[in-house]
Amino acid sequence: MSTNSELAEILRGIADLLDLQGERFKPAAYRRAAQSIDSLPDDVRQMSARGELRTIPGVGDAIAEKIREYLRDGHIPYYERLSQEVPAGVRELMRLPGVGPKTARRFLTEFGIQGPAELAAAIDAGKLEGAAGFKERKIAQLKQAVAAGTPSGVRTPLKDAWQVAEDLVRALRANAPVEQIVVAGSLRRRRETVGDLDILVTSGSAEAVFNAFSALPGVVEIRLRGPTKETVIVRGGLQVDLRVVEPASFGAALQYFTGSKEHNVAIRTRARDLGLKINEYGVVRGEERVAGVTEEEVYGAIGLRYIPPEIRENLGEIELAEKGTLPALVEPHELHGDLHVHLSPDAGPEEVDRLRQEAVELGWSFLGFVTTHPPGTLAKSALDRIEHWRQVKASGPRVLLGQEASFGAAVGAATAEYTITNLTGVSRPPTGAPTSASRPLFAGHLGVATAASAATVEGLTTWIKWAGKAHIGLEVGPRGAGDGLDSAGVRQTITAGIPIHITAGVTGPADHLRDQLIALGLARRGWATADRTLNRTLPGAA
DNA sequence: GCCGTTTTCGGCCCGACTGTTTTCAGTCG
Repeated sequence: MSTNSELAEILRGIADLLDLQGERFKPAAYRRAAQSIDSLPDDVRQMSARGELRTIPGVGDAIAEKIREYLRDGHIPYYERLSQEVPAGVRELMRLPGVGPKTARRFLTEFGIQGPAELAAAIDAGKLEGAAGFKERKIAQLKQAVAAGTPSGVRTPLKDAWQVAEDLVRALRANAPVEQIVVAGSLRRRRETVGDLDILVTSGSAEAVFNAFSALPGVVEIRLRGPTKETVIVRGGLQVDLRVVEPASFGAALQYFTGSKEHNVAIRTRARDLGLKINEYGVVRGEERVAGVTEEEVYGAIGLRYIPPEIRENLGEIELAEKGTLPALVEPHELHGDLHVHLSPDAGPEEVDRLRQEAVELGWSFLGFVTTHPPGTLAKSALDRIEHWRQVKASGPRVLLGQEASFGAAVGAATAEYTITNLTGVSRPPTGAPTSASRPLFAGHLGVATAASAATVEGLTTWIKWAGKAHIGLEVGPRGAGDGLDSAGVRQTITAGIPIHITAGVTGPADHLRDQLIALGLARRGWATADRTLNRTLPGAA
């Protein structure tokens, strides 16, 4: 874990403990600081060294001092003091659905319950019965929550959540009377991981939509259902919120449920300062409704340009939207190909054709298959098929053959048109430029390869410097840090002036070129612009 | 604890849903 995420974790811990003590505003302050630090495109240690801690949104004198304590001593006395006052299990209680700080506190003070196991025992012994606020239904709910175990807080990787969302949207379109339908939330912001799905629809009949939704085969549990909202759990454990809104409110609702929370708080505060009020139904001045149908309208009403969902994190985007100087993020139509397409070793010619056909449908102008070096890992029939398409002067994408060489290895295949460096297993960059005669276009497998170093912000800094010296790009794929840059890494890379390659991450028959859209989302989240993207032109043609 | 083109003090986004209430607290997002 990087210093940034360790520190954010501790600040969140402080927030939980303050919550339990009944503090009103401090918990939110610590959480805001934690969130800022988590999404910081820079290493907090370096920022501290430069005296820039106070420039982090939500970090004031008190929290800055605690950060410095942590960086210097490895611990924060304030956190340790708070921790001693509350048994460790009580924080776990707070994570049970339906249990917040107030209830967890009551468990401790009224019943001496110090953790989930003790809560289960107390329920079985009937100790909660008769206590104010704990009737049959509440106790049953608690019992179920404890039995299900503390939610691990695990978030679903974007690529997996994307698939679930696509399936749900398709099923709803087919089975429910929906008009507009959009997946909002962190998936729309293209976060690397997604906690739950937020689906927004307009419809003539909310009831019919909910009935159809509840009956979908993937739905395993209905958590709650009201007139405008239903929450379910789908197979695999992902929570899905479905909301039905009026068309006149669709833009406002989309804006609101896309978040992030930090972005929305800043937006609403700005609205209030302008004498307006924003909620999920629209923007109103007094009784008069001034916006709500589209997101553009909502942002326009408070004097801002439209802000792309991927960068709504209150990390400077609002100020730029006000000045009209937001960067133009790279768009899908600006990606004309992918240079990092792998075939599995047993892939035959039909697999080459399938991928080429997908590239045709995507309107791409080039498609780069990559062999590992030495190239013996590909079946000859597949190589022959690639060669066939390379020779054909048909319409459709130009098919290329590249090679992927282990870092530092001599590259030899004369037929390869370009080279990618594979960083698997390389823990840190060498000094100096790449040694191979033919310079690689970009470095792939950065995340897997160098999990120990590149996964941390400070580790990535050294890779970015190396890429700059070597004049090569770095890669972002649909799996984020699992295979390449994550969005914070993209932002750091782009800021340093290093180009990126956006790949679909195809390695076998189950993968699709359209997954490049997922990687594109991560790139946009990292403020990537088209002029820093290697997928715009054929290699060598720039 | 943070923050400020109406403030260095006095605010702090806002609504839905649930379960327990006869008017609301707690939780959640």
